[in-house]
Amino acid sequence: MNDTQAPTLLDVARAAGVSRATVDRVINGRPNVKAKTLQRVREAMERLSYRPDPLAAGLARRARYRFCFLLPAGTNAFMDEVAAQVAGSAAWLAGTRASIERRFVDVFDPFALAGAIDAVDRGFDGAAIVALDEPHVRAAVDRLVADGIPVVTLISDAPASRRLGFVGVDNAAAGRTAAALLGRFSGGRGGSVGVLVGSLSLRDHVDRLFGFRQLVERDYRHLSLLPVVETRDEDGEAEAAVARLAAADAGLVAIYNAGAGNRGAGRALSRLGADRRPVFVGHELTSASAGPLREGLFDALIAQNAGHEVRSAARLLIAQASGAPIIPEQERIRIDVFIRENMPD
Amino acid sequence: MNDTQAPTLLDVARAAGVSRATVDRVINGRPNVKAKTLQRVREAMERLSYRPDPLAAGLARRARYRFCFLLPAGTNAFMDEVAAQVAGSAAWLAGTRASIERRFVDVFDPFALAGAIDAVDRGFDGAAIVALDEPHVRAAVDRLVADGIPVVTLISDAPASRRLGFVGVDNAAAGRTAAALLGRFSGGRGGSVGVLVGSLSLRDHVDRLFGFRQLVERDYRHLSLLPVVETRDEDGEAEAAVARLAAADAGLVAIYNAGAGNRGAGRALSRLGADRRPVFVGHELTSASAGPLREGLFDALIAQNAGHEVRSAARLLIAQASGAPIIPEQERIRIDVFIRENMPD
DNA sequence: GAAATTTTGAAGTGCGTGCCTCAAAATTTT
DNA sequence: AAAATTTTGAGGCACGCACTTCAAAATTTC
Repeated sequence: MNDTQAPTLLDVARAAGVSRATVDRVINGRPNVKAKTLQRVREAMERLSYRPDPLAAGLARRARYRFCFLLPAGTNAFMDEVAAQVAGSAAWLAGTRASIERRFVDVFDPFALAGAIDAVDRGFDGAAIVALDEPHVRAAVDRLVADGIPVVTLISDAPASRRLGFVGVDNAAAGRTAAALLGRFSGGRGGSVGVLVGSLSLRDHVDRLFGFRQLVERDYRHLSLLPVVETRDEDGEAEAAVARLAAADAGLVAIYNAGAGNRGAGRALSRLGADRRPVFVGHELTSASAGPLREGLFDALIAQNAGHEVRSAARLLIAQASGAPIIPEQERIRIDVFIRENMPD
Repeated sequence: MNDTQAPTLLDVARAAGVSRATVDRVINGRPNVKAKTLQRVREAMERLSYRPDPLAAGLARRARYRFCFLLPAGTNAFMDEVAAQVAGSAAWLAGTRASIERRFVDVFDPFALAGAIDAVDRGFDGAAIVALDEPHVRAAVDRLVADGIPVVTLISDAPASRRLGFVGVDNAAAGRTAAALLGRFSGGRGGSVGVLVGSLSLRDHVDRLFGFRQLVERDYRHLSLLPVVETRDEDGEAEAAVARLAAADAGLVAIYNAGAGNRGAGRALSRLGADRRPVFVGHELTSASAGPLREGLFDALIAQNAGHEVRSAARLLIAQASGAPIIPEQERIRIDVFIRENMPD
């Protein structure tokens, strides 16, 4: 604790030879200030290097923000992590006088999602939505925005909508990253590569696939991609698919899972002898994928930090609602790469 | 903006049938409250799910915190980034009524660093120090702590000191990560590996080297490590070292730079034909290393996020000074892996 | 130069808490 | 039962700013 007093609004007023009211007018851009006075006040602020106290300002403004987060219901380990992060951010948000209400939706169903978006009360100050790139969803987002509620899309985007922004990674780049690691890890051996996705109607999976294909076809021509298998992000189907790939194809060198279901994939891999095990690259570091990575069943995971994403979404909404500034660099979500050696405990 | 009023301290007082003063006594753990009353107040707080308003509390407490960050002087690109992040965190810190004063020291010189630590005014509320694992430095840190100023070490630790904590990565793990990528990227080819460090008296470089060696010797026995070259983290020396390695050794398959000087290393690599270019793994994503990575001269970078580290150090100091809680998960610094495909723009 | 308009000052209230004082009430000790 | 001690209440000031009101002063317009 320290007592080097920072200058207050009153100090500025005195220094500029005006009243508190006038300084207030300048600071908050209210009308009726002569250009000359404005100048004087600005100079005084500059000279004293005055910074309005955010605490006092927030208190006086008695602003409270309520946000609604629409998250996918279901058993996806990554989405569970996102939901947990939302819940866990309550303490942090309290410091900014904001709060989040979570709602769970079947995000695979465009109509259900659109309905849920329409059902967001107009009393909220903003919404974050794990979206779908689909006309009904886009329209619902636009309706929400039209009603004055800013929306950010989270993890999965709806690009053509009027959302304020998208918080998530560039999935094509994530797919390329997966391809580069998979290609280099398989060490020049030619052969076939199995490819799994949750669904070909999920925009993020398709984007990853696109990036993956692009790089494999450019840099790793000795690898041939097998037909894509859709697992509906379910462990059972992923497990069966991996087992089938390993059994059917003697020339299998690697598997890329662009979707979820890593727990199942891990199980299937664990039943293969170490010598017959293909290189495996998947997405997201979760309770389902950490074990296999640690045991060497998985070779790499391309991940995104759910906590960062949730906080970033909240910051964007707060900034929009309060006029606060944002630091773009801090809001860019990075594509994380995890191998066994750099896993967090 | 929303007006669903959160319960205030006064609401709690009314609900518990006591006065504000008593609720205050409970909240701030002051003495002279009967067990029974304490119970009643706690229940009321629970029932209303009361949360003290951090804004108002901060205001009333009129706490201000001043921290001193001791950073390495010099031309290291990563450290420049750290310094820039410290400067750039001013806006964020203002919201917590904290401020940081930066001081630059020749961190390679234990005596200069120890002197600078001793010279930190006792008026500060905490200090973050890019330390050296060296007796004089350790002693100086302990003196500072003994005078009541909490210290966190940043990026480079002084493990045996009484510092409050260390904010940085596990450099041995970072070295292992480098080894795993370098090993797999070189694709089973046997040969020699050049190893560069800034100095063998820098703890973090030595730790990286340790982890690197460990994994190479365990998993990549076909690679033989050449004698370590010390570059003093200077571009010129790094450039010369890389050029020498490439010229001298026809069997060179890879180079690992555990230190700085990436700009120089990049220059040397760019002069080699694409076919003669070794796999190159280095540390930190900076203005010096981003170019070579993008152009394919570097194969991977093991990095740490300077912004996260600076903010984390500040959060730890604030928490210590104010008794605020910390989220350990958020303070763990991750080992980032960058290849060309997942570079941020 | 008078009237209309704009600019400014003085002062107050409220935000939710920390922290202080003083006296009254309750409880414990003698 | 009296005295000593602990517990509680009531109230107020402070924190730094947002926002308001009203009248006085300055400036512009006619």
